[in-house]
Amino acid sequence: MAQVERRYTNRQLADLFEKIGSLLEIKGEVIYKILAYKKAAENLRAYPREAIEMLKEGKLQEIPGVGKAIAEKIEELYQTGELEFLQKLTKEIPLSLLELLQVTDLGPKKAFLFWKQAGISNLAELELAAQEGRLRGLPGMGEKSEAKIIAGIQALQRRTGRTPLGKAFQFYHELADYLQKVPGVIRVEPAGSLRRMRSTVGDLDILAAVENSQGVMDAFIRHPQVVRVMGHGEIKSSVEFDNNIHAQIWAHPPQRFGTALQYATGSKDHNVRLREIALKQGLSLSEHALTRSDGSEIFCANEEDVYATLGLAWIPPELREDRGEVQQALTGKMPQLLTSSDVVMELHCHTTWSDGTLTVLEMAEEAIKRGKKLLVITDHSGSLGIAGGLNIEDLKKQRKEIDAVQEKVGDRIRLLQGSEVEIHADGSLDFPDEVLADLDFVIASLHTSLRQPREKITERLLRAIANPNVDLIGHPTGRLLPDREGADLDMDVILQAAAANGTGLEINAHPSRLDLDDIYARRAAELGIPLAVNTDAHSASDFDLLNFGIGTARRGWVQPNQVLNAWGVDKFMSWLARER
DNA sequence: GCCGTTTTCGGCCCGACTGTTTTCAGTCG
Repeated sequence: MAQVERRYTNRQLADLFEKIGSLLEIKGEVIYKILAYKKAAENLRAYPREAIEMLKEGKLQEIPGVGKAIAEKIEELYQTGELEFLQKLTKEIPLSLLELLQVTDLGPKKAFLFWKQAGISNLAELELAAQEGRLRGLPGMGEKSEAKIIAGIQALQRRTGRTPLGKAFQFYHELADYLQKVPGVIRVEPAGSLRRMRSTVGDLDILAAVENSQGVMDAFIRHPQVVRVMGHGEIKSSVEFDNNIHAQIWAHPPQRFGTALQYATGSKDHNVRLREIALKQGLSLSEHALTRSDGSEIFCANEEDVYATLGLAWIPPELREDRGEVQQALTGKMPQLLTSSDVVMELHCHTTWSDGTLTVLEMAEEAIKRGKKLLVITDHSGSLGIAGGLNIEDLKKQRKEIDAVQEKVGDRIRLLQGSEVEIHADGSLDFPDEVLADLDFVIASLHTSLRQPREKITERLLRAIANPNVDLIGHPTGRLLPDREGADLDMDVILQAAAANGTGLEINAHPSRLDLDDIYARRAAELGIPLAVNTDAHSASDFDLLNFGIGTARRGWVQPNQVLNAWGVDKFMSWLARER
């Protein structure tokens, strides 16, 4: 009988260990074992190489948080497709109990209680029991708790999951404008995953510096779009808005703003690291202050002071994920991360020749306005009919127009003719090689047949990467946030090929893409692959999306010298000449 | 269950808020 090739993605493994952690939590296992499983899950999600490949190389335990026991479980899964430990566990605690944990304010203890004492084993049974008033008699439960559970279940049904970064920022700015007007509010800042520029945001975290917290707390819960108040305290409140976004606010006096902002920015794991370091120095770190063992407090008005007091370099928020940044900061030096002012060229945009809204001239003027020194016009190739792609004849006409516009704008900006060329389902490109060779810059992108099996779609992209006329792969995985996953690519192989061929990979800045993501961007940069942060602008306002791409690049520890469009025109042009 | 310039065994962060409590447990971040 042929050996079945079993494949577990890091995400699947992570989901599995996450489940184990939660089941153990309900079971009442010691907290550190639970934390170990959850930490391993999180690290697997953030790991740029496939755990299964690491297993084959005997390097599983190089993955942080993966020790002997978890490594053995991954191996057992790979060998047998099953996990005895999990099977035993689900005989003790039904898997469906995990549904209950999705309800706000309902954790493992209550899930266990409801199951043991009321025979509730899934969400539907919980809802029924709550509606029939059968929960209020249980230990530690009352009418209010019961009502909260009903509200929590209803909120769960409304909930649309994580919010894409772009939408989250837009709404944050609306809230910030509103909060700034509240008397006594000195300063409002984004915190949490929003400030860390994660591609999607769970809850919107906001920090306010205030003289008196009561006013801003009251104003927050009375915002006209609030549909549910989950918490309303002296320094912290949380609400749900009518757009399904959940948000929370903290208020602290200005002299404590540094510790408060540091705390509210997270991530949780980053903060745990910092507190460990504080403890080693005889300090205790909280959102309020650093406290010496004699109880005296060190106030930090600025976040920099928090890190400095701990003997660390200030860590940019985008790096605060406990992915080695604290160890780096202990050396006193952080990498010089990419900033938006570094990106002086835009290598990916669309005009009225395909699905853009501006003419070549209008795009050029927009780019000049934003200080760009070079702009590549990259309209779609013909086969992407939906976007009005260009055929070979169109390309010739477009070249003439671009030349004419170049003459008009003079040396204010350098214009190049490129194309975003479709990669066909068989891996061939939409234009023949001689046409590609005539273009100044070629982006190859996947837009269709994204659900091909892994081997096929990987092979398809490899063909494009190997084509010497291709300079850049656009939004490599094709994912669409928040819900549509990218193609099932073997990223290990893709990155190796890009490195070997010197083909660039794009970090598409559009908030519905942010593709490459931070994990692969970091790996790509480490492998020496040239990256490009592009807005993929279809209109004037799209140029403003650059910051989201910058955020993603920074989360990937990307530095200016690793980014094509931060190189400056001369270096970029000589790279192009060498590549082709 | 993981991990190690204080440890291969004994540690593994800190506080706000809520509801049910007569002093605290559960949940969240």
